[in-house]
Amino acid sequence: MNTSNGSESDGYPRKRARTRRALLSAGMVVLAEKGPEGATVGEIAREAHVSPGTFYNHFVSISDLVETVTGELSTGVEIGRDTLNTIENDPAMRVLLGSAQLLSLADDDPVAAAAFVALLATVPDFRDRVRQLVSGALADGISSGRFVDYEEMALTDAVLGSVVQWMRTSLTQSGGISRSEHSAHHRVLLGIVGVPAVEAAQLIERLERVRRGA
Amino acid sequence: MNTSNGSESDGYPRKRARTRRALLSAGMVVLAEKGPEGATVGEIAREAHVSPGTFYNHFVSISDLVETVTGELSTGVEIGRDTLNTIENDPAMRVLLGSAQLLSLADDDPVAAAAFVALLATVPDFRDRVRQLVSGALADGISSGRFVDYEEMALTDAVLGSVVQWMRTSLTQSGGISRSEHSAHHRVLLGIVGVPAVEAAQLIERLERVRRGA
Amino acid sequence: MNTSNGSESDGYPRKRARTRRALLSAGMVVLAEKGPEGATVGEIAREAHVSPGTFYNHFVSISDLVETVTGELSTGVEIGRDTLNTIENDPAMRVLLGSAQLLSLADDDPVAAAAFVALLATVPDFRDRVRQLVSGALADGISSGRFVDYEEMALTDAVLGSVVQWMRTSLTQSGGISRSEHSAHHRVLLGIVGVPAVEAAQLIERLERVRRGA
Amino acid sequence: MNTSNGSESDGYPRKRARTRRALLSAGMVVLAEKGPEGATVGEIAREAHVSPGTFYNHFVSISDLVETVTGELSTGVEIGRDTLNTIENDPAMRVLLGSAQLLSLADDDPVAAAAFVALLATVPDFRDRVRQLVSGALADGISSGRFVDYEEMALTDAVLGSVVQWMRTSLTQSGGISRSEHSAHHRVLLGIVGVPAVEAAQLIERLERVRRGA
DNA sequence: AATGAATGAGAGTTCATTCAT
DNA sequence: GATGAATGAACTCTCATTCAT
Repeated sequence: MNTSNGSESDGYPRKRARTRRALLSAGMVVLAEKGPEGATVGEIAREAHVSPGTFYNHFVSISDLVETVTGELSTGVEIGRDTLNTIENDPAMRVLLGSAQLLSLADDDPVAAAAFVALLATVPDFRDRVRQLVSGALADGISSGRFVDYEEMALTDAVLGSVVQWMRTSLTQSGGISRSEHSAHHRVLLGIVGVPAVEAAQLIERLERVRRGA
Repeated sequence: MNTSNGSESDGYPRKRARTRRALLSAGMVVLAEKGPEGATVGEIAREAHVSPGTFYNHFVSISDLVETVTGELSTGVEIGRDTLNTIENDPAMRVLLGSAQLLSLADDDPVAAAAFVALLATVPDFRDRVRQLVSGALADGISSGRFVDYEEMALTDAVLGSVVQWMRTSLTQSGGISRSEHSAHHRVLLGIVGVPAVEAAQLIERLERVRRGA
Repeated sequence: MNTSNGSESDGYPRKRARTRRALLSAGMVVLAEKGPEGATVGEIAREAHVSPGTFYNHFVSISDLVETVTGELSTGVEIGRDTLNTIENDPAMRVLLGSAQLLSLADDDPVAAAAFVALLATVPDFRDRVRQLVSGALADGISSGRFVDYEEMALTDAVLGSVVQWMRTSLTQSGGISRSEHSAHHRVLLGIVGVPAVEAAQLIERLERVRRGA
Repeated sequence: MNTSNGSESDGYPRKRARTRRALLSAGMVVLAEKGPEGATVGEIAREAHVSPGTFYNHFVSISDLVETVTGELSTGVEIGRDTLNTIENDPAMRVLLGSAQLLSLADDDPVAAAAFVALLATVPDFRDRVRQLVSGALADGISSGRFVDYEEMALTDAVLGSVVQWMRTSLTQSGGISRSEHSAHHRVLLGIVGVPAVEAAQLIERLERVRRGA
């Protein structure tokens, strides 16, 4: 709250940071609807209420912006994963919570979620990074025998593909998607990794309780 | 003007058709690597060994070309579905064969397959159409009790997402993917719809036999 | 006069060539007044009565245009040198005629001449090339004893610098410069290489006669 | 605010002056390599270790900076001329010493020398001013009969062109140019104005002695 | 039907310049 | 006085599109 830290040759770092944030979220909006190829500096600048030249005070090119955005999205997901790993031991529950996290994103910040799916389909580096993450999350479920003994690669694609495709559908649905509809997706998802239906129902119920708690 | 009487020397129509085909397959190549936003008329024309102006003798714009390409891809898939429906009654086997068909495309015509996944992620109309198709294919598996009783929408996304994501991985793998690796995917896929593992193995074995026969 | 040469897939090479010429001479105009750093594609295009995009159908960049222009100017000067070498043996007369040639350029095509001096001062490669040419022209005058025995390098700079500086002055003089004023320069120039005044006067007189003849 | 009484701690004026000097010499550096058209405020500021905004606390535009720089260069040369005029009577020796001065600049402060030649070729006002100066220096050599009786204008261009072209060559030569090579130039230069070779040698020898003395 | 030269709108990018701090 | 973030005009360059041949 203290807006003066005693450094006098401070410049205006705060203003600069604000502009940068504005550009990043404008970038998300535009990337969400146009994808990285269709995005233009002019449109991003307009969306950020900033002049085109200003864009270049913060990013060297659209690719730079895209890298920053994918970096933030990756980091966000990785942080989610880390949190999950500390609070939850059951690999199945981890998968469930991970999926739930992404779906919450779709519900709460549709723009970010739309950017997420658009970039995932379009930026190979980003896809690889996210895929890696999913793969890691599944690995010990497989090795511990908690999941069916599928090939890790095939299972990774099934889980990732299912969640992302569901996000897409969910984002397309005008007015979003209800909690119970997400449950349908979650039942399928737990089925993919091999959790029996009744247990899946229990886990999903646990998820709902956690939610109501939080 | 055309005074010819038959099929052999009937003036331009054949040349025109040939040029059109050249543009369409050049379009696929370019769409496969650049996506619809990154594709340019110039590059498509160059790839087709044709001048830019010629492009406009056949398509009114790139979107027109894209529509045509997605139309052809859709039609291709729909024909596959129809064939399947006439020769195969088991919904599970239909799903398996449908997936196998798409993976064959990835193996045999990587360019078309890459265009397919790129457009699927990018052209909403195309995605909807393909999703519709998958949905229909799953519907009677669900209603007949052959599959687990999931929500159709959730199951559709899981199946579609899994297959497409696997295609992507498969296309990325330099040198392609071996038959047995595809089997890993197929095991997972049949698991999704609820076919027990041993039965899944039998269906996959049947698929292999069909293949060797064909 | 025959505008059809029987080749049917000819395109419009003539129109293209005309446009290219227009761009080159527009380029000279602009380079003459703004120099290579100050020249803009837009202005060159406007001067050529052509749209900006057309510029890029013929040159990849302004540097490309500059290289072409300096190339043409170099070639022009080299052709002049070659002609001189075949028709004139006396090194002193060659120097005189060479200088006279450049000054004629200033009189007859001030734009080209202005571009010449502007580029000479600005484009190192071009300067080197022209300097090389002057150097060669002086070499045998020195070795044959026709000129004073100066260092070739020092003499080259004196001759080149004198002529170019005189061109500049001459171009600046609104309304150009009279023949007799050029003679003043020529007397100095011949003095530089060591031709005695009376002989210089004779050579200059010979130059005038040649001129009246031609 | 400024309560100080003297020269030691009188607030900003000195800092301001220092910044101005920094900008001027940064300007020379940039003008030397890019010329007035290629120079940018940003680069000059960076070279001066100052922010772009600061530039405008001292100059209203780049042209303003250029004018100041050419002004300083002119003044420098004029001061040299004045000094020369007080210590040396012989017009020939004056020309020799003037040329020597410029060549020392090329040897000792190549940046300033490079800026000098770049601006001379590019800024008409500056060229006129310097030309004027040379012209004046030659005038009484001509009228007194010390030099050959050439037209003043033609002689001016020859002398100016020779010296400047030699400076250019000298600056281009990596590692600079030796004293004896400068002598070659000086022999030519004295030849231009009509000093006989033996006398030229003596003058040049005198120049060397002065130098060793200084 | 095919060509490819020309077009001009629009995108990316730079940079002189202003101004709040 | 110095700063540097923001600005927007101007520039380079691309590319969809047209049209004479």
